[in-house]
Amino acid sequence: MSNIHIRTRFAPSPTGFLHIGGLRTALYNYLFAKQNGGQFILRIEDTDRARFMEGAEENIIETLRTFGLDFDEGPVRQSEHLEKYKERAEELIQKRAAYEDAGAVRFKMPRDGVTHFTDIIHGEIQIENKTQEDFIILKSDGFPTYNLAHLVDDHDMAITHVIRGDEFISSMPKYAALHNAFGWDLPQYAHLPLLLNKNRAKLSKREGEIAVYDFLDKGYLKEAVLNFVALLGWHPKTDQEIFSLEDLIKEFKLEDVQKAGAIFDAAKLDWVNSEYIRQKSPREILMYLMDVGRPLGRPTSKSEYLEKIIALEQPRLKKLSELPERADYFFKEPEYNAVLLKWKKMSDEEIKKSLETSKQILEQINGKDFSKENLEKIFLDKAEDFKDRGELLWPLRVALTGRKTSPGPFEIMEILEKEKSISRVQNAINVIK
RNA sequence: GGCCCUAUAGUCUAGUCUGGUCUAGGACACCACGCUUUCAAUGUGGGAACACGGGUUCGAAUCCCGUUGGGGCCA
Repeated sequence: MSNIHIRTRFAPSPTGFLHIGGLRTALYNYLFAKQNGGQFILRIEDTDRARFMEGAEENIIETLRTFGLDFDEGPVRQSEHLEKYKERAEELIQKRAAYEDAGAVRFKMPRDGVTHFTDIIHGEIQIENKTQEDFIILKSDGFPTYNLAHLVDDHDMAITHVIRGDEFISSMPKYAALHNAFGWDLPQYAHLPLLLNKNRAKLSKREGEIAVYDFLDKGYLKEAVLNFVALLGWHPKTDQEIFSLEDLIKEFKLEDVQKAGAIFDAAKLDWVNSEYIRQKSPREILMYLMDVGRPLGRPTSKSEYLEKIIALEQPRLKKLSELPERADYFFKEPEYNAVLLKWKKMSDEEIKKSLETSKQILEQINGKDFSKENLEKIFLDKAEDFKDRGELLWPLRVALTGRKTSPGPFEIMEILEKEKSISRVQNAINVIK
């Protein structure tokens, strides 16, 4: 690899926000370039005016930046080089390799022989040329088609490796013939397997919910999305599952990319996400929430308070967006369900007694000593008087949260502090007849 | 319909090139049990796959042929 200067490109059309499949293609191009000391280039293929979407290019660039997939050159916009494609089309007409047809320019596809090329992922591929037809390279409006434009640009930009989706394999005879007509050598090709939805169909923008930004908004960390997407179609020989971008640059092997399409499995993404959530400090999560998303709502409270809450819920989160719902009892008084307050077969009287015991204990503790450790010690000691700890601790925890599930009562009371803890226990007592 | 790509559990995959070490490994998900006041985390265990049929071979997930399934492109 030493004397080949590797250059890859990511060449999306600005027809929509960058989606998850595009992110993976960009990532693989980036990884391959970087691990070989080469360049990664962004090209915007904006020659299809009908499908152009306002804001798409900005979104693509911003998303790449968010994920740290910095491009070394570009964005190169095809719409800014329309003359070039016209000249190339003209060149082919001169060479009698193309001809005019109703205002468009059509390439004369040779029908004899077989196109064979080597794909880094698929190996040798052969396609008979008689399956092809003459095809348009320049439309009557003067805009080039993908067939012409991408290939002229790849040549002019000295792209050495074309890493793109599988769907272009069947058009390879066209590209090979075009290269041949220009007298150019073929670059290296690596055709990636498609990303599929649950129904095994190509993941498409039309299904929604697949724009990369949607995932960030839904509470997925960018590290998790990148990690997950890297694993759709590639895996190292080891059992490692969690990878930083740096890890990926080291470990990724283009030739090890899978040949068959991969289904996007949200459950695994959730797991990867929870791994990354647990790796972060509460402060980092708070900063992230304030920066990227707003799932926590307006951080009106002191950030120190929020950090404590985050620390509690953090190990339980699959997505950051779950936080407000899960921690709502810190921001509003719980409503009690008398049935929920009951532990196993306790009678109303026993529940009431249990809660009153808790209340008495709390009243005797100095507000300054409301630490998780101290509370735990005192309560567990007192719980010895009950048949099982649950008789004391379950009603207490429900009184504090109003919830069937939550973190433990001691860490919650540490955050709630004395006054609020006692008032909640009292409120729960009042509910019981 | 034509052409092309593809095929290990529900999902992502290791193993396939260089056949034996594979009674097929890991992860997610799922189930059970342990810990535990609940949840989460964690520990232990479990169910679950080489698409099918022929060959080649002493021996095939691995090589060859065919079939079927899935996908893509074009029409």
